[in-house]
Amino acid sequence: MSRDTRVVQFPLQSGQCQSCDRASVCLGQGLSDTETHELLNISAVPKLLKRGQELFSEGHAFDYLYAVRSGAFKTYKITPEGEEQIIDFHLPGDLIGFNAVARGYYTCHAVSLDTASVCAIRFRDLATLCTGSIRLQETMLKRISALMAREEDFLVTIGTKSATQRLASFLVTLSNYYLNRGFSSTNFTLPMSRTDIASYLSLAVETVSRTLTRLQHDKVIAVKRNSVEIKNHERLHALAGFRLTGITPVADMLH
Amino acid sequence: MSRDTRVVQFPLQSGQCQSCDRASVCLGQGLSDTETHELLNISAVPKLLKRGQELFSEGHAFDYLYAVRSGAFKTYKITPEGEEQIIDFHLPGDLIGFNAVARGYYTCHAVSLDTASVCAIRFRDLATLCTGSIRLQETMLKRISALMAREEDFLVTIGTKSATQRLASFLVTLSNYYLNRGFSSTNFTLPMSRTDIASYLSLAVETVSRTLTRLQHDKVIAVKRNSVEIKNHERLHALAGFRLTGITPVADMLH
DNA sequence: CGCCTACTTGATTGTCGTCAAGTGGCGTGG
DNA sequence: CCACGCCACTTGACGACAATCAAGTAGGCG
Repeated sequence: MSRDTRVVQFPLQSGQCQSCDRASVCLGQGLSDTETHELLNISAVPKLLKRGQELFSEGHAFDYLYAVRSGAFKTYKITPEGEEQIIDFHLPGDLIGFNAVARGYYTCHAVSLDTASVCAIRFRDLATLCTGSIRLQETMLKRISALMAREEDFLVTIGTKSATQRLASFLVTLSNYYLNRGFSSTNFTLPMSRTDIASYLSLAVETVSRTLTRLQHDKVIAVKRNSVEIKNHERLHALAGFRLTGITPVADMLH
Repeated sequence: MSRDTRVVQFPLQSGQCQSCDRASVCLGQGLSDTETHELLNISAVPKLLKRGQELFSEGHAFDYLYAVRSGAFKTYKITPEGEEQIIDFHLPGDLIGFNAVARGYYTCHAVSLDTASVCAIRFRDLATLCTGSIRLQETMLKRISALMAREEDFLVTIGTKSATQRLASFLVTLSNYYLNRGFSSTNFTLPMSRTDIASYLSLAVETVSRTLTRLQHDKVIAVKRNSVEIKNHERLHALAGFRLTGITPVADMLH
C-alpha cells in the first residue's frame, strides 16, 4: 500500500482501496488481511464529483455509504421556508450516510464543496461483511457512535455559545482536523462559503462576516477570502471555550 | 448492583424481559426464538432509580447500555461554566448510552426525572450476540442511526426556529411519542422541569415560562404545573412548523 | 408554619438578525 | 481586452427577540 500523501489516487477503479491514503481512517483499522481484502472488494466503487454536484439528496433510497477521499462536502436539510440548514461538513476520511440506515432513505442532501472523490460502499454488502467480522462490526458501531458524540458536543456549542465563541470553536475544530491529518493547523482553507458557515453555526451571514473581521482586527486570525491563518492559537482556543468537537486530543483529555 | 427490596410492581429478575411491556420496542423486533432467548439472558439486569438519581456520569467507563422501562431520564453535559446543557430526554422504550461506544466512556450524565426503572445491558455481551445475528446487528445500527437522524432534525429546530416554535415543536414531539405508545396525545405530563426544557431548547427559563403562558392564553394548550393539555392541535402543529420572524401571521395569531 | 425550590411576571438591556448599500473578484460576452 | 453583471462577501444603521436582572407567587416538604 502506497503511503504517498500526494493526490495521486486517480484513476479510480474498482478494488483500488490500496492506493487510497485514507484507507486507515476509513473502516479498515485492526482488521485481518482477509477481512481487509473483502472490505476492499466491496468498498472501492469510486465516484468523482465537481464542485456543487450532488452526492445524494433527501428522501432518496439509501443504498450507499460514502467515504470521502478528497475534497469536501456539506450535508443539509431544506426547511419549510425553503432554506438550507447545514447539518455538517465532511472532509477526507469521513463517512457520509449513516443517518439514512434507520429510515431507509437519506435524511439530508449531500453536495460537494469543490472537486471531490468518494468511495461508494454498498451498505448491504458492508452489513453482510460485518456478520463475519466482530472487529468490523465494532468499527462500524464506533464510527456512528463517534458521529453522535460529535453531534452532541456541537449541540452544546450551538446551545450555549455566543457568535464569537461559535466561530472560534469552528476554526479550532477545523484546525484540529488538519493537524490530525498531518496538514498545517495554522494555515488552511475554508472549503465552504460564509453562508454555509452561517447556516451551520445558526448565525446570519453578516454576523459571520463581522465576527471574522473582528477576529482579524484583534490579530487572532488572518482571513483572506477562503484562506485562514491562525495567528494566536491560545486566544482562539480561549475564545472557543475549550470543550470542543471532533477527534481532538483535547476531547480525549477527558475533563 | 444490589437488588432493591422495594421492587413490587415489577418482578425484576434476570431473564424477565417477558414481563416487560417494552420488549417490542427494545431490541427484539423480528428475532428468532433462540435469538430472543439469548437477548433476554443478557439484557434483563434491572435497575430501579429514584427521582434525581444518577444512572451514569460523564467520563465514567462505559459498560452498559440502558433501556428505559418506566419513568424518564435526562442526559446532559456540563459546560465549562459549570452549567447543565440538556442533550436529550429519554422515555420508556428508549436506549441510553450509544454515544459512549466510540470513546469508551460516557459522554454525558444521565439522571432520572422521577422514579424510573431500566434494563442494564452489558454492551460487550450485546456486541457478541450481534455477531451471531444479522437481524440484531441491523437493529442495533438502525437504533443508533435513528438517534442520529433525530438529533439532526432537532438541530434544524434549534438552528432556525423562534422560541414559540421550539416550544410548539417540543410539545408536538412529546404528543407524538405518547400517541405512538398508546397513551393520550392530548393530555400528558411533562416529566422534566422548566429549567430542563429551557436548556434543551436553548432558551432562558423565563422565556419558556412566558411562552407557555402565552400559548395557554391563546387557547392552544392548557398548562398546570407539569400537566399539559393540547387544546388546539392544528394551531400547535402550525406553530411548530413554520418560522416567520419578520412579517408574522403567526405572531398575530398569538395576540 | 416557614423555608426552599420551581415557576411566573415585569422592566430593561444587549446581542444578533434584518435591511440596505457598497466593494471586490470572476466569468462571460462583446 | 475591457465592460458588464453576477455573486460572495463586507460594512453600516436600526430594530426585535430573547437574555438578563429583579420581584413576586405558589407548591412541596421538613
